[in-house]
Amino acid sequence: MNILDALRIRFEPVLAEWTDDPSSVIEMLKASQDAKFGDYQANFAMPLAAKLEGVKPRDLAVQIADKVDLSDFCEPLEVAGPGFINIKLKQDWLEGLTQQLVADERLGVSVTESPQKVIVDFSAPNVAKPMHVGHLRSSVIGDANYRVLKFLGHAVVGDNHIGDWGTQFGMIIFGYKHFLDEEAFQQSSVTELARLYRLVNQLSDYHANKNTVPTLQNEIEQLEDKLKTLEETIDQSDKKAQKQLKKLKSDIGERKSELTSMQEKLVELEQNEDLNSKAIAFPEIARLARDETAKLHAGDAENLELWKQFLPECLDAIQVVYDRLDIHFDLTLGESYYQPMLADVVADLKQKGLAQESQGAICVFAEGLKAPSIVQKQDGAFTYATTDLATIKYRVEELNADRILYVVDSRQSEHFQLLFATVKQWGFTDLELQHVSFGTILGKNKRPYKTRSGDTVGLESLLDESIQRAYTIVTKNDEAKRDGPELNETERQQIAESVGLGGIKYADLKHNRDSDYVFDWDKMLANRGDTATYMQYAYARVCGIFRKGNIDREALRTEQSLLQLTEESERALALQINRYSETLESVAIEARPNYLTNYLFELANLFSTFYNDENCQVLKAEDKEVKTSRLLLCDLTASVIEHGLSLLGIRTCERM
RNA sequence: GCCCCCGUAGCUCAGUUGGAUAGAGCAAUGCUUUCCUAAAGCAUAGGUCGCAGGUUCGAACCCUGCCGGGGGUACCA
Repeated sequence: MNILDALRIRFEPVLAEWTDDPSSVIEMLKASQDAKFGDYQANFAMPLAAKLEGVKPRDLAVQIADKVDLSDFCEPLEVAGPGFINIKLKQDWLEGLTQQLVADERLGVSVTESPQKVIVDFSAPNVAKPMHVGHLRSSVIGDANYRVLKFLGHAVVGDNHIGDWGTQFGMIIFGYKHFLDEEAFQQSSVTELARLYRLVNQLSDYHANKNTVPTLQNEIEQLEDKLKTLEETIDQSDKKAQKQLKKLKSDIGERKSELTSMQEKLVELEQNEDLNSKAIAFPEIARLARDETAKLHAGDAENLELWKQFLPECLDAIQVVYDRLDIHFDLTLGESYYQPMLADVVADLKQKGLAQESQGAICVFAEGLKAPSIVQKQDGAFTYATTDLATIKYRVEELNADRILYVVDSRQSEHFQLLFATVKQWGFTDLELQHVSFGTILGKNKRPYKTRSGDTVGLESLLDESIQRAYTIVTKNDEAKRDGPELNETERQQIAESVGLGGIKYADLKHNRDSDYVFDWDKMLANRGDTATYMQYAYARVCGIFRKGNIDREALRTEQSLLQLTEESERALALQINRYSETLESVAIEARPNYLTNYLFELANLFSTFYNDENCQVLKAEDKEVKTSRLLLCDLTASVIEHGLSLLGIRTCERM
């Protein structure tokens, strides 16, 4: 049961007396920010009174409180301050409600009454390139949203819109034709393909950089000249000029460091005899690789054959990572899948008068937006906007989608703005489109997270390191136990994996997804604080109680014994348990898993307080009924933690 | 140039869309283990919510301007 909904249902008809649209203010009924104001509070009296002539907010609050009948499950309402209505649940009612949860597999979360077909588009790596840390957020946030929506009863399709038709295949094909190591390919085709990709990429970069260096040097010289003149003529009181000066200096600095790193890379490659000879042999490598891509797209038999051969291998490689992360998709329809539909999309847009030629490209100019969506380039090739449009058409017409979530980097927000506007004009007006955007993972220097040498961090090595670090911590803690270590090697490994992977996922999910966050191993796996470990530990402690007390959880649930909440810490814990449903609904609406991490952290906190409360001993409770009641509370806590974490894709362990 | 996002405690971050005395976690200081896992609990200290105006009963949140940081800016995805 959702207590918040139950309260809102009672208030809404009463509010109709003062407003035409009660639903617009009903959300001002929410959980109290401070327990001393009760369990829930209603704040709508103030804004309602403001709209009515000569009505004092406090008087209105009193009138509302008199009119609404909650006597069956709440204490008499209290009006406080300028017109807050404070609500406290009746003790016996809360006890009964909590009692009901014991036998409820869904932990009080009802299945939605208005199920939607929701497509969650997430992860979407470019295959044939190794997955890196940049793929983490989309995968983890997408997966959590997927699981929550599904649990709430929506028909959810997880779709991995992989990049399987891009320029990287041209590179691989070129590499395969010129640099293949047969023996290595026999042993592990994926590894060899990845090597070929890196090699061709490196060689292309080399020539690109070599060409850029003189231009860059030139640019720096020009900027320095400009700086010189500006410094000579500058008016110290002119703020704008000062700002310009500062900008100029930072521009020069940026370019200089860019130049240095470029030059270092050039030297590095030239010193490698093998690479250097390859670079000399193929000065036009970038163009040649592009040509291979173009041939593939044009339907060249040989390249298409190679692509068909390589793709499954690449998919296997990324599947390994998904298996480790315990992330699964219902569909993996990549860009290539939509290729045959693109021409029709453009034709249809033209026919409906939405697309028009501009500067040689076919564009859709959406109302109110300056930049166009380019659906066909000058050279006739289609763009990702075209693919996205085809994908939406497919999802609506073939999958009957009501709502699509795009779990994609916030840097693409403009693209989605254009895309969504175009889609509306195209006629898909009932479709709910949402860009579930997220920020960047930063290093301690506040720049995007990189290795010490400046390369992107591979996703697999990240997972390895996390598990390794977790293992060290698990071992250390186990050995420090008062009665000596109690875990064997296998258990330690398993726990390290749950803690290590859970730590990475939790750290990612707990932040407001819109903001960037700083990646920090020590905070992520810390034995203290708002981490997955903290909740896993709370769970393990409950399991410890059942183990020590030799209690069969299943049997306990069927006993039908009475649940009572006498101590304050018991009541607070029970109330939090009952709020699981409210939490999940807010996650689903805004696609924000951090509401759930917040909730779980508070739950684990309240449990720890209860656990350490001298008056709340469980196994040693003097009274048998009290003991059983507390055991039920423990059981519920463990169930909610375990379930909540599972919705985040995080596992629990019975011992830690 | 234009557009978007951000600025909250020493550090890392919440703050459910305008509500009551702005919250956590680290780090700091103090206490708690004959007692169900101390990977814990309790307590203390720490703030001009970037700055200045405005809107109103009420602003970290809305509006305007400024300062500082990041990102994006028609043919890469």
